[in-house]
Amino acid sequence: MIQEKQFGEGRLPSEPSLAKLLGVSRGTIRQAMEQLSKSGLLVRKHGAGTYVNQQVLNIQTRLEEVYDFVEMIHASGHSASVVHKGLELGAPETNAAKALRLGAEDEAITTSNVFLADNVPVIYCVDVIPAHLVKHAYLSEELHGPVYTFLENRCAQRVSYNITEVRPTAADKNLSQLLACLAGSSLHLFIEIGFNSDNQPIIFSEEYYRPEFFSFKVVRKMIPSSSG
Amino acid sequence: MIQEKQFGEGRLPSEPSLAKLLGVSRGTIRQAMEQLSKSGLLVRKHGAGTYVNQQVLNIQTRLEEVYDFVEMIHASGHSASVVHKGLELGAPETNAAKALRLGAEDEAITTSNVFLADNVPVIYCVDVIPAHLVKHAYLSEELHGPVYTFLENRCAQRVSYNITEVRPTAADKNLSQLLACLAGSSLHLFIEIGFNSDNQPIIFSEEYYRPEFFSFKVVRKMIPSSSG
DNA sequence: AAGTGGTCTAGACCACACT
DNA sequence: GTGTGGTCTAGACCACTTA
Repeated sequence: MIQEKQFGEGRLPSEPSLAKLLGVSRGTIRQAMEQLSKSGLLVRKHGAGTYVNQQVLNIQTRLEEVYDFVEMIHASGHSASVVHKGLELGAPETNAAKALRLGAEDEAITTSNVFLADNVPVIYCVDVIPAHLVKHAYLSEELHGPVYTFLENRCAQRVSYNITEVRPTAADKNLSQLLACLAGSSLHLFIEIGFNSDNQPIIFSEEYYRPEFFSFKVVRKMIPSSSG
Repeated sequence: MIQEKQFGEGRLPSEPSLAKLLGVSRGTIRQAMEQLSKSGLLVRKHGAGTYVNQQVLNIQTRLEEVYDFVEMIHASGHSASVVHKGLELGAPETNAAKALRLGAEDEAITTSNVFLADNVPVIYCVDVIPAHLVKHAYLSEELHGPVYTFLENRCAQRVSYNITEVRPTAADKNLSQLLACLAGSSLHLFIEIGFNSDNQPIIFSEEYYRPEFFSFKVVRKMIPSSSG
């Protein structure tokens, strides 16, 4: 009903009346509205009512959510493709080893890919997966591209959440070639650790984004009286 | 009880037993646990139990939350101070005007400040406030520093939420002087629009952070089976 | 099979905003 | 004062995991 703009930017019916209208209890209505409120679509005002916030519908890429690279590129109206850049089995980079809690002896698979939008390179991504997680034989082609399916099929692992550090960075010579941009131009660098539902780190990624193509936004709610 | 590590990284008592233990109903317990689960402190497993995730307690600065600059600096163990850089009343910059939905005739207050940690400049911030919001007389000194109190005291406005765009950028000559860093070095740029609870934009900010001093992290939950 | 979290109900009282 | 959202209760059934 909100999507059909039956209320526009205006006020929603009250909780009791919505409950009656939809034939459910007020608790159920509240649960749904709380979810929409947390995502920012609804704004609730104690004593006054609940209002639609069309604002946030315009946000393209929300940082709090994890997207498939290919979907992200499609969503911005481009065709997506992947170019595989390298695959290694051996001692991982120190940052990756630390994040994945690997010892000096442990090995890992390191795979790197470039994602293109309409044949323009826009994301460079390096993924590191601990070798001991791999349970089944696999073809190296399975690591040419998105790796989450590999984790599920060959490691019986599923990423439940990420902790992502967002950093600004500048393209060095290598990155400028990979992403076809000028050396020194600014890039998003996301350093991401993926955890399974047992809180074990199962994948480490470094992702470089060309900022001209992606706009990352966050809805930040105020908690105290803050300054800025 | 979680903070006192009564459960460590382990499993919490079940919902019914916690409810009995604390003398409340199960619904109340669930509501509390849902909040902690959304913030990432708890991980819930259907049919299995609820587990503590000490991981996220280590995150210093969470991007989803809005912090006072001064508090942020204190939290990282430094002493904070502010240097005022400029104050203007007049036509705002085009981006600001657009974000604040101002017409060609409308005026705005533009104030800029540098925040220091142990006397090292670490944040440069430009705030734009529509002039028509100002309801009371004020001293220009009130705009030397955090502006949220100004919004409350002189505009009777309170920011309810922000939409922040995160961008990588490089220091130009001006920024490199303001932040005492090399020209061309990478900086966080946050472009932030603050809204009141009526969804009206009331403040526009551009914030530049020296990335050596701040580490912004986000907990991103998986929704579908995604790729990366 | 037993125990866990996930969902829902029907009712109550409170805090707050409007008029 | 009336109506709104915020909180809480006591109970029920379902879906899932684990042993």
